[in-house]
Amino acid sequence: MTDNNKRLAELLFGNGGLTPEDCEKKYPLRNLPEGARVTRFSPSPTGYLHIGGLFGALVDVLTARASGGITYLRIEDTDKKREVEDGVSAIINGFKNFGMSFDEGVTGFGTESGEYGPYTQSQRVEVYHAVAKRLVEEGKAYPCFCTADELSQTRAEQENGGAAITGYFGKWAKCRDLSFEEQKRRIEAGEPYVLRFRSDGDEDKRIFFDDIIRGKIEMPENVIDEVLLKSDGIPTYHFAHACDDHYMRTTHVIRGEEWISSVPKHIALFKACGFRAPKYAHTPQVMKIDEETGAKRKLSKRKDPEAAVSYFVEQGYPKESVIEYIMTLLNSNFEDWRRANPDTSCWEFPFNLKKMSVSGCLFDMAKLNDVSKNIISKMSSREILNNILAWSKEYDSELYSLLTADEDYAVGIFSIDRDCPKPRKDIASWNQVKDFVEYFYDEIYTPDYTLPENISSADAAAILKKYLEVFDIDDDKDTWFAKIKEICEPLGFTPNVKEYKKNPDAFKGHVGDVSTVIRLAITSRRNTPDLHSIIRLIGRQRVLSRIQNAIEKYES
RNA sequence: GGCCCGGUGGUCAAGAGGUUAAGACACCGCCCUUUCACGGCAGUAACACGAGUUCGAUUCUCGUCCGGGUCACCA
Repeated sequence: MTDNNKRLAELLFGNGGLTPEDCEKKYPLRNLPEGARVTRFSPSPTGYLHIGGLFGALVDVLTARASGGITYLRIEDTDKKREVEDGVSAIINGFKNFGMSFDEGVTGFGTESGEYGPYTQSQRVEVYHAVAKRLVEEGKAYPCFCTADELSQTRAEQENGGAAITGYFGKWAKCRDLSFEEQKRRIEAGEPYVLRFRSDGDEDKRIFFDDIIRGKIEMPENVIDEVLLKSDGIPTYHFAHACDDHYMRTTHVIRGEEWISSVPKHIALFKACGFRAPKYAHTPQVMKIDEETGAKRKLSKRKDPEAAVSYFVEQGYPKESVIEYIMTLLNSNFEDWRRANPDTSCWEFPFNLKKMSVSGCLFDMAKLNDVSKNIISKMSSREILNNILAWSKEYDSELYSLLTADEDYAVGIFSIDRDCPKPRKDIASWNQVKDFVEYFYDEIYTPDYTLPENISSADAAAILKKYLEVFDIDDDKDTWFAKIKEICEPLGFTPNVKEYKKNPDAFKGHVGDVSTVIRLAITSRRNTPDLHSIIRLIGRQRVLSRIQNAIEKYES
């Protein structure tokens, strides 16, 4: 440590203040069992939580949990330009919607829990400055007065000159070797400056590191004099990463693969600060097909609103559906595990970082729907109603008031073909239910008597009239269906489907066609759950009048 | 462009120096069935390409191509 370095440090950061030793004491090693992993999810509050964020956070939580460790939530708000007003709340609420929480860290706007805080980077400048000051004292960092214009100019020169590496290093690093006198003069003159890392990297040397997901990665050493502290004294991501993950005692840094290329930088920083580097795991990205170009690309917050987790909430996907779907993306043995443990909480899945796939995956709505249908099919009718109520209260007030007007009736609707060993799998998201239940509510029911092509209006009218003659709301399912079979033959239809298939020309149709006509008259659909249950539910009056209306329609 | 990371059916993916190259979703057909859904059964469909190593390569190596990422006082 030269005197000049010491003087520079004092000039830059003043006397006193926190030292790295203070920080070591303030943030002691965590008292966790051997092998416990400490992970963190550290978003910047720049907008809504998106699917990639949920994906990443899930990996963090699962990794920690499977090892008996902990996960914390840290807010990386070092870029005030991009910060969004309710960013923090958006993130926290986003997680809440999916039943996720963290063991420590930020818990809401202005609140947090845990011993390693503050967990919001803008509140930790003391810590960053303590480390930065030490770096200056040791000659490992220096102030740089270059303006944005100068920087872009050297960049242009580098590019035109065909330089292999662009950036602030070597002969381009004009401020790297300024004399103390000049530094002092310019600082005292109030010139703005950033604090840069004095890299001792060698362009020709390579560094190696182990990525838990990808294995060995080899890269050229970092030679760039990266910015540590911006001109407002706030750290860049790189520097904050080193300080925070060290003092917060993160053992495993799990982040998107877009960070791989900065690992050499980070390793150099950890080393310069005297910190031990954490283990890294770079996760693949969630992609989508770009409509315009048809190419696969990373999901983007800006371009893809459906990437926002709120999209799935609005569509009415149960939170478990989204989580389980992402689980299938994380570890491909999840589905096997799920089949073996149908009723276990997905949080107990023995997640394995190493089993993560390395390549980016497309978000597959069809698969999400399938997962969701399975999950919903396991719910009881009451559970389903409760979920729909909660959803519709927010997103479909008409449906909400219809359902709440008579909840027993509503439960009845959802119990058809459900609450049994082979429940229906038809609903994937709550925004589909209005369509499913439309014919149970006169208020939203719009009759449509369009017949299948093989049935004439005259036949339809005849079927319905005949059905009216035998109709009794009190019939149990078997007698109800027996009656439908009975009316077939007099009308020229056969009650026996097989017989019809053998000899189609001998009949107008079969019992399926007859019940289709009845189904159509009552529900306006060709496909419904068990018709008998529907009839019992909507009641005699409505059945009668709907059939009556249909007859009139067909006869006119 | 430099540097990284990738490339097994349409999608997610297992796999390993020798396999009939799993499974799930989607699609298609059949069965069950009064419709739909469920369930059961079957089917279409893949190792990017070229060299090399090897008795043998989809698996290992190299090159090509393709895709993605990154090269900021953004994270």
